Amino acid sequence: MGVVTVNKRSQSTEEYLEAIFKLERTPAGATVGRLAGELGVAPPSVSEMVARMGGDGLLARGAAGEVVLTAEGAVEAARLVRRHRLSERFLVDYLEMPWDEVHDEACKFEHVLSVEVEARLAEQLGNPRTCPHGQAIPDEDGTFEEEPAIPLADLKPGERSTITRISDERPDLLHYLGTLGLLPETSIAVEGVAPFGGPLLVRVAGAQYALGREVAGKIFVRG
Amino acid sequence: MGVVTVNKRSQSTEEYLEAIFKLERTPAGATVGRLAGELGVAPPSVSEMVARMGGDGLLARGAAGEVVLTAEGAVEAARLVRRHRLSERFLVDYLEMPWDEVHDEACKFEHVLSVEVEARLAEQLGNPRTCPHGQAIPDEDGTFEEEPAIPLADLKPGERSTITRISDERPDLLHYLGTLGLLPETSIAVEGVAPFGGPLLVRVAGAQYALGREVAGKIFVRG
DNA sequence: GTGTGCCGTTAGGCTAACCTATCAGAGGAA
DNA sequence: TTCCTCTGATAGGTTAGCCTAACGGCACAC
Repeated sequence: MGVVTVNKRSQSTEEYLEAIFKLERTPAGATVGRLAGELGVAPPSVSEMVARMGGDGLLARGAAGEVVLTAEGAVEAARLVRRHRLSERFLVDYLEMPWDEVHDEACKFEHVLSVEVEARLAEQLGNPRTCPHGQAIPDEDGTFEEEPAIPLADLKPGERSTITRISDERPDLLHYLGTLGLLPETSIAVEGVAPFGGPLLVRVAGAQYALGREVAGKIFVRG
Repeated sequence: MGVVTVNKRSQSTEEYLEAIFKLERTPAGATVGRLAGELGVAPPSVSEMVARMGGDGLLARGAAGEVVLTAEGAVEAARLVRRHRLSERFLVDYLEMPWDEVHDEACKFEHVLSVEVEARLAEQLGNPRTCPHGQAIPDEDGTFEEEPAIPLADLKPGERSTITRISDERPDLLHYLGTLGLLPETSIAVEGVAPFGGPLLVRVAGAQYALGREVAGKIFVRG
């Protein structure tokens, strides 16, 4: 038998899960401080919440104090990411919203999609593999396979590749990239790299642009 | 100038607004007790919440203690109903969900639709006038015009009319009506009425059914 | 070794929204 | 008139999630 765990998480819990999932796959990892920054709350709030979620079996603390998701937590987080990215696809493909506005909307949608709605939405959208920004959409069972890619900034002058994803959701940045046509599946060539952290000169669809290093670090291309 | 009131209501507040909106247009009106029943909370919780919402200018208390929405509260409530019913249309028309399952889902959706998403959704759906159960969808400005209708139970034997709406959202009832083909815009004739509160004999698409009085009171037809 | 900072935790409070138990007033029945 | 019932309000308590202020340990500089 066992205890019936209905396991409907609170909205806050779901937001923590997602933030940890995201920070876990950065070189820096997920710490209390970084989570506080990511979620826009004070560090003690994170301490407290992390303790609660640890008790619920969603996460554990690593040797150095980092926050790591348990298998259960990781699956739930991946499903949330799936719902988030499916929502983004829906907002862009069906409602025809601009790609730079959909992240914030999807943040709300992801918490209200039932299993059935999620499944029907995926089917109706043609089971998309990525969100409009090129990020991979996890499977229904929570498996998550990101296409290997390197930052545009790592390309050498003269090299050419194809954009796979933009790993930043800030509307202003996305809007800017959109006006330049720097979308996933776009072919891009690096024509020059200015020294001392200067901009990259890139060519896209015949036009040349100068991109700052920070921006170029957010654009990922096939490696 | 005036104070900028961003006025993003809490989910609870929104649920109270909707419940009051609904109960206000029943003969019994909206009272603390009925609200408690409708919302599934204890009466003191309603007392408390109603006091808070009164302070926010969303509602007032009538002479007999009834709860009445202010103009502001009524507009916000109507917009929520609009979002709820648009969501139901979306779930049925686009996701092809059965009409008896969409109410509960829409209860979650209505709280996360931004003004822009609401507008695009309405347009994409062809600006529907009613939800899948035949209830009118309020305008963007909160005006709400329900088509005049009478309960099926008020028809006399031999009379024929067309179903306009089902004023009940219980999945089991809706499922039952769906299997009989008792959907909005369906032509229906009353062939007999059993005495002493007995069932109505109705004919729909060639078939005859016996409907209890309670069910027949939830089905509204053009009068 | 001894300061100096950085991080995370502890301590103590706050608010929204809920609960149960109890109280008060208004209206109808006897 | 008295009483009983029904309805809503009050009092007091809980929980989740957030806050600020203050504390403690570790690492690194000197």
